[in-house]
Amino acid sequence: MGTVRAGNLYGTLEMLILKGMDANGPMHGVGVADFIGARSDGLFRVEEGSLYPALHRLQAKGFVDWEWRKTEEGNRAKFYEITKKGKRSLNKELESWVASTRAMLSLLEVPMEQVK
Amino acid sequence: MGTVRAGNLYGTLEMLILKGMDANGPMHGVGVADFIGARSDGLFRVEEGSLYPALHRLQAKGFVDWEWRKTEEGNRAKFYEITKKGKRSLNKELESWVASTRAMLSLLEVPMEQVK
DNA sequence: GTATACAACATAGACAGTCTATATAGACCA
DNA sequence: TGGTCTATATAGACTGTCTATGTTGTATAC
Repeated sequence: MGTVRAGNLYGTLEMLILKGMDANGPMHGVGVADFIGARSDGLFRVEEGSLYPALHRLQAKGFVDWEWRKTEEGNRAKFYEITKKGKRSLNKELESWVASTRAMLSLLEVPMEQVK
Repeated sequence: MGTVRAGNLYGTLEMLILKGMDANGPMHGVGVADFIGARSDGLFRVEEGSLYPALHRLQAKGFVDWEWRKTEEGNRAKFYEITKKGKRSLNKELESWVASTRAMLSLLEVPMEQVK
């Protein structure tokens, strides 16, 4: 799998994408990927081969809508927006990610200072 | 993959196994799985089809040693022990997991109270 | 207006790690 | 001897990521 490396995206990519759209409003694919990269100081790099399949999955599940628009630079792009269903899913995923992270922290005996 | 569900183990199983052995000393496979399950209040269930391949990978990488012994109940079992190399790997994995979790928390804007 | 460059979208195929399902071997017991 | 239990084992399915490559539309330079 190349690697599920440094920034372990596995299983969290859809949540990160939805979060980006929820936080920023309509964005195109490359914009979301850049957002995730920038906000993680380059730790999470979303490759195109992961990004587009994920966007298509989200659309198939009705978690995002999209339409063609132009970027500021004048390129056509699919601008995605999170739906109400998508927001509900995001909240659920967030909740379960937090629960699982809490369990991990306790199991691994990671002191809170290290994570703050 | 059934699902990479509730307790997202993907990419963290080897770390959890090493942690179990590091915390408890020599354990057999089922013992490690039970430990992980119990310490996460049942959130992380390690299936046999994931457990044994993971143990074999860890052994191939020299992160664990093992020998046949008997359990208290009198069943023969492979008792695994983490090696020095395994401990170094565990520490590295822990560090990178914490870094990636920290980035996630910030990106997802999860307030610290929710995770404590 | 044609060629060039670039941005954004797209997909095929490889690959790894998990899961489900099934199988095997040894220990104990009736 | 057969039955049950524990622990180990593996084949095959499935999913999500990655690498590598390709396509399309827009703007720009000439």
